[in-house]
Amino acid sequence: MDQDKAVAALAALAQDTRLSVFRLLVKAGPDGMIAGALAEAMDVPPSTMSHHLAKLEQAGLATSWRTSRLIHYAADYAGMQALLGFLMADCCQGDPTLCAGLLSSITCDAVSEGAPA
Amino acid sequence: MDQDKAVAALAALAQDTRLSVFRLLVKAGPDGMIAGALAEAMDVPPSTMSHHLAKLEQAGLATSWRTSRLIHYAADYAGMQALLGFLMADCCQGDPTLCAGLLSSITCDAVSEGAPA
DNA sequence: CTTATATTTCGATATCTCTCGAAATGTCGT
DNA sequence: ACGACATTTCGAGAGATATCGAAATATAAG
Repeated sequence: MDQDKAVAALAALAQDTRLSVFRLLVKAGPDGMIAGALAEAMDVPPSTMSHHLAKLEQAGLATSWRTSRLIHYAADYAGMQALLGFLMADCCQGDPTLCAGLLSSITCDAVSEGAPA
Repeated sequence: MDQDKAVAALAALAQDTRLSVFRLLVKAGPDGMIAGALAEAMDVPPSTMSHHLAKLEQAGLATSWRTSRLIHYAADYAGMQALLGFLMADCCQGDPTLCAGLLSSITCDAVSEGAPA
């Protein structure tokens, strides 16, 4: 993950519909969701959703595959992991205590009971 | 951190100059850096840098304060923490093993020896 | 092979973003 | 108060992004 890819990934998430789609895909898990169902869930035309899904996929945050006429999209956990790793890579080089504070606040247990403010 | 604020924070980071500035500020630590020094480091005019810094600050990712004629900018760790928490809040509600994989890969030790691909 | 369904690609428009010079604001030294 | 320095605000132009209907592509069913 270099800076250019990080900017692309961040730009892909920096849009209301796409961020909602990505969060939906993360919740949906590895089976993903059908393109048409995503368009309906977000209440946008299929062509608009297609555009957004292409951007997420180009950014490495989603993958797609076809089963007959339907196209599935799923969150790409590796891509998300690479982005988060990139964003957090710097703080540790400075003062590790700052980084430790960041990490301890986002454990699974913590966020599953309510996201931090 | 609601979705609107997350989109704003992601948009603030989804730009080459601003992402570089933010990473520089994270490295710089709590003392931050002077606005002029950031403009020089990024090789952009002061007015352009001011625009970028305002966007980072509005997004809750940087704070500023004045000492005499100089204006300091520092990374806002709480804002970054809130953003990361928001991004990771969903995966735990689904399959916790996916979230665990994400978290384990971004410990301080891991990234300090080289960021994940 | 024709029709229906699911999705993408194309093209055009509206809107937002980035950039930077010029002017305004705030601060200090004299 | 004046001049110099640091930064922001303003205003305008260029470029990127979002949106959506219409047309094109791909797959399946009859």
